[in-house]
Amino acid sequence: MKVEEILTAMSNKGLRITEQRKTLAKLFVEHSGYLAPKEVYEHMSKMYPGMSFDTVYRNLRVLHEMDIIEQFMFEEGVKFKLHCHAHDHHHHFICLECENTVPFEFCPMDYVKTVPDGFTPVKHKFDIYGYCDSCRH
Amino acid sequence: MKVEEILTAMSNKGLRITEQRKTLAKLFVEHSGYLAPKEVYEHMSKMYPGMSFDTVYRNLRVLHEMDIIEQFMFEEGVKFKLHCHAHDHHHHFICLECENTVPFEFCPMDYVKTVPDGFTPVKHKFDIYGYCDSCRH
DNA sequence: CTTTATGCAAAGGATTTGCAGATTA
DNA sequence: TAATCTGCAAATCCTTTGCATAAAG
Repeated sequence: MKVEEILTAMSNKGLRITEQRKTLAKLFVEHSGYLAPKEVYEHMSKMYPGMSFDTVYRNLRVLHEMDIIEQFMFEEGVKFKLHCHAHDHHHHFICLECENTVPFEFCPMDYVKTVPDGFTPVKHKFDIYGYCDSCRH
Repeated sequence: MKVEEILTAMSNKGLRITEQRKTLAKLFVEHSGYLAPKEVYEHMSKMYPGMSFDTVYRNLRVLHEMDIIEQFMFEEGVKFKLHCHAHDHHHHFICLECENTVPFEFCPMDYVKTVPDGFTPVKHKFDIYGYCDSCRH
């Protein structure tokens, strides 16, 4: 996804394109891993000295509600990344060091044969954590 | 795991066995699902009117550090459940309504054939969410 | 010029910490 | 008795909200 597409989508919803939102969109487009609100804030306040935390939260929520970014719960708290539109259904490799993610299409649900009596599966979570090439020691 | 085992383990570590800790151990042994700190607090304060939140947090941390309970991040926040010692490696069905969990032995890692170039898998997360027999509508 | 976004300050919720008194071993 | 635990109060941290001003369309 490109910065332009994100801004156009926001514009079409009647939202205003501010400098902060441009910077935020650019940040997510250029960063393939997860970002915590604090990391977003730190990045943004470099270019916007008066940047406030609530603007970060507000805009993260806007992007999340528009399905432009997705939310993920880590042990350390919430993080966000650009939503994957690439494949239909997929899962992720996530680097424990740099948190960059690589999608893959294999889905374990294709191999699950039996579920407990009377249990109705609705959704599932499958992620593989490890170290990517550059972060391996 | 039985209440006695938990208390003995705590005792062996030089920790004191208080009424609150007995109640907490019993709660987790008798509840097969996840519990949020607030739920723990509510349960405990029924028997201990003066119960305080910090005691709940302190003891949850103690049990977690001793690997007696495990921590899991839900969208709504942290929750805890008794650590599964039953099988070696396993995953869970988790009911979205009552949050009770059922372990199963199938592991998707047995079926994952290729990982991205240079990626070293370390751990993984796989859970199936849905509705159990009694919570299905 | 009308509407929406921002920054500020303040509020809210969850979790942690310091301390004196209560409780365990 | 000596140690740890508890409840209280206060402190933090993270996130949200209300409001006046600034910026976008």
